[in-house]
Amino acid sequence: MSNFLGSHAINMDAKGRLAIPAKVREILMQACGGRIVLTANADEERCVLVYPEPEWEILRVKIEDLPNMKKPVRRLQRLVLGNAAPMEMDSAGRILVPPTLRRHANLEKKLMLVGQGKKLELWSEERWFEWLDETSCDEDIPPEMEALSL
Amino acid sequence: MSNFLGSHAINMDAKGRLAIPAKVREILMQACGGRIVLTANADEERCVLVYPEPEWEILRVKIEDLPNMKKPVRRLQRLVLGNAAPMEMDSAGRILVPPTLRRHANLEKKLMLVGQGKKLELWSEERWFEWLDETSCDEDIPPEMEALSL
DNA sequence: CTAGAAACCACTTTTTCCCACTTGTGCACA
DNA sequence: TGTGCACAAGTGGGAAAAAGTGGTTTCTAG
Repeated sequence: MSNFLGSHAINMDAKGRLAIPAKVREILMQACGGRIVLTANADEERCVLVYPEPEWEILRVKIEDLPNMKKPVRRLQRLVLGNAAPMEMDSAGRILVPPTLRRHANLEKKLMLVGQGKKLELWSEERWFEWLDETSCDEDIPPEMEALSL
Repeated sequence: MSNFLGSHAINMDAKGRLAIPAKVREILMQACGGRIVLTANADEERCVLVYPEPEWEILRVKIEDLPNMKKPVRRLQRLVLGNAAPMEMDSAGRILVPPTLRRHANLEKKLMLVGQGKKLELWSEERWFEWLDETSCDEDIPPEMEALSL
């Protein structure tokens, strides 16, 4: 199964195209033949999520099936389904990021592509470093995390 | 089965016509031969719902059959059944949005068409972004949603 | 008879695909 | 260990095709 690790600095050109780094591209090709899905994340640190299609399908079904009489569920559905975009790489291994997602994550020229195991995250470089510097953990640590030992 | 994803910025012209984006049009053609139904939604965020006819039929029957001694049910029926409008696309792939629905969702020139799996939502662009930017995620998160891992 | 909607047609803009150039990296050989 | 060569990766632009837009005319219903 696919396993994305590490981060890469990449550039988006004026047309919104971005070249997937060759190493990541390889993993994507064998995970899903290059068929990927981009979407928005739903938490307050805005970035774009990049899923291999099979992984996305699992998630999609779960989200579609949530009963949506409650507001937070509708919000999640509108963000995640409403921003999802199936993508294929062009002959040069590039993908085109839709304007809505560029807006969501504030993507301009300089980006960071961050491996997260089953998926990748795509950040505005500026925001990524901001986030790294700011982040701290004053919130309650959930029990399943407390049990970890790094 | 139809599976609408992603959002598209579209314009309504002075006559109330709006061009369905080509990709969405394709999905609609194969889902229902272009026969769609527009109607109002019933929650507080007002938008127009766009269903392929077969999907609409399933929903219509469910809503018609609800026992309607309670006020919220009557409200739902009046809004959803009372605003439903069957539509066909013209030769250029455009539809005409009825004035009542334009009013319901405050549709003027700039709109967003948002994929939501089995259906599409049509928003005033202004309202869509307003709603997205509302950070209020502090409402009760239902347990089935809490268990998700994006 | 009038107003609004539908069909049609022509024009403009956007998107997509492809090709060529530049940059970077790794390897071999001096 | 340094230099250069060769191949792979990344970047940019342009042309063809597709999509979207706007207007005019015809039809239909009130």
